Amino acid sequence: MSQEAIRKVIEGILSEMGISDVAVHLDQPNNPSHGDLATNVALTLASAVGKSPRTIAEEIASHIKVGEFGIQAVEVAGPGFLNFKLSTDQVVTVLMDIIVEQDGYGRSDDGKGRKFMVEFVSANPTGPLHLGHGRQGALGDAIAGLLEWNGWSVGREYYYNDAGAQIDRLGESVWARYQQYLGEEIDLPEGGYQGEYVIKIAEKFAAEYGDRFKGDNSQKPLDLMKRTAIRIIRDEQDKDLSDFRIDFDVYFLESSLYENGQVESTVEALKKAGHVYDKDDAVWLRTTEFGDQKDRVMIKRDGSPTYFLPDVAYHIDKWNRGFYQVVNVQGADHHGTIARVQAGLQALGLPEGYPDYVLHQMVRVERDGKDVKLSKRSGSYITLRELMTEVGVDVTRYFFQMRKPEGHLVFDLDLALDQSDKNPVYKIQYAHVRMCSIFRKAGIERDNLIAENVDLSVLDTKAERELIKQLSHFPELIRRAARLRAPHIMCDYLEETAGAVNSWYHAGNPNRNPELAVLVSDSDLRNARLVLARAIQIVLYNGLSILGIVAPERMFRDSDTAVHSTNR
RNA sequence: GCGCCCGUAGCUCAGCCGGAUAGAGCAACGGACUUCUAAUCCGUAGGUCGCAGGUUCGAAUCCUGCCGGGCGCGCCA
Repeated sequence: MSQEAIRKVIEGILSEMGISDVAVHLDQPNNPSHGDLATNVALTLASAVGKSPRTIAEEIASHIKVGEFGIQAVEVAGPGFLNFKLSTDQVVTVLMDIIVEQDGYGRSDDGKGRKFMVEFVSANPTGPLHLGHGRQGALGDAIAGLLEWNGWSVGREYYYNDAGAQIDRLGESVWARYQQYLGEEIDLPEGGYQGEYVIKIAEKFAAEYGDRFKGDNSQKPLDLMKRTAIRIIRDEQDKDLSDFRIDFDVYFLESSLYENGQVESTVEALKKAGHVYDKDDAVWLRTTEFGDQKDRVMIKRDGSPTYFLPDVAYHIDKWNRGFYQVVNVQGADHHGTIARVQAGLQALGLPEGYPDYVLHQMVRVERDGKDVKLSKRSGSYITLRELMTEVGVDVTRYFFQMRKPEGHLVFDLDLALDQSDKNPVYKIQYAHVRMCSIFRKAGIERDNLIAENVDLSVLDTKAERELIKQLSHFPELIRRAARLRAPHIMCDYLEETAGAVNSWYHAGNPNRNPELAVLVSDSDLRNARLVLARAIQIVLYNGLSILGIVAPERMFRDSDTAVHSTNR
């Protein structure tokens, strides 16, 4: 790339000026009038050198040889920026890269194949998945995709909290519903689960076991109902997730940590590490030594562990499996647990800050500007299943991804159901479809398109030049989005790119400006624009695939249902 | 009270590894187009970047303090 070469040139000039060891930072200005590349070295050097920024910039500029490294012009602007304009020849070279690399364009090897775990969703099997889980699923899957594109070997993992008090409460709820079903006057337990799915589970249980456990409040039916409920709910959650196009590599059961003694051995290890003490008949861990706000109970008065103990055991297990990089995606309401889990792990010698977390805020659904809340399915919250059935998987995923995780999300149902370009998902998909349709119309197999022998320098309209530069930003963008664990950066990029693409496409409407159409009669121009169209298609395809969203070949309007045909 | 997050255009939000006139979408307003590549296109207007200090040649961006909103502060997860 010429960028690296130009950086070296500037560094060379600086050292001739007696200034060395300066990191020259070149960036690509958003404002086209600031050229194709710009640097602020002169400003950063001014006070150290004792000259005005503009003087330094002028001096550097005077040593730049126009014509080399694709530099077409250099100028000093504003307070002392150096702006470079590159030749069209130079700018269009990226198109060759894109066409050659195809679905590899944008990948990096930063991770060098090392292991990276993304743990997400991790819902308790106590009820249907809600929108928080949906947001988590969409975010986690996209973060995993971003990391994969940066060369990490990513494991997607789901932790089922299938042990503990919440699950006991579920069993008791089913038990109560079962008794009610058999005509007994029994109330739901305190803190029990209200949703109608609990009734369904009780009915299924009754269908299988009849009235054998009527009035029987011994441990045996309770355990049986608990296991049955977990099985049914897990099946349903798994179905929801696979329909949401999320596949996990590992489903990790909390109960397995008890069964194979890892909880026990973690207790022993913590005791051995010397950060454990007894107080009020409970066993405490001195998490304050590692920055927590107060010490935490790890074994309750009744002898059972608090949730955070298996959590620590689980993360030890992750570490021992070679996942030295872990990011957990969870709701912000759990943020209070982070310090204590990390503290527990540090007590056992794991590094500070392990694991990393992405916390997301809650989702609010609006229709006509008003909150939508009710769901009879779950008893209170809207389920993921309900939302994705109504608006489609692509739209649901995108909407969950398009805002930064730490912000609240307003899910606008009216916009989600709109099938025009107003809806960012469709806007991006249409842009992709339009590129595909050009090749259909031209009768060209786009996968076979090659850019050799095509004179790309004819792509010199302002719109084309900016579009090409936009495509060239893609690899760096993936890096940035992965580093910040921020899928919304990709969403913004794709929407912006799609806007430029649609505008470029529409400008060539044969009714107005046939000379701007891709399929113009001038064959040199046509061939070059086909290369651009193909490059656009590749970038949109790659971007969407990272987000787990379909890049359709063609789209149809179906007026009867809101669910888009490409989601099937 | 303590901790974390958020506060940018009428609305929903980017930008926040400090930089050159603060961006996008929707809504609003004004044009264009009449099926051609149109489940349109082009353009206009709209902001004390919550407030007040500080650091800096330069602050939406960094620091401090307030104000407003969310979440957490269980021997629940």
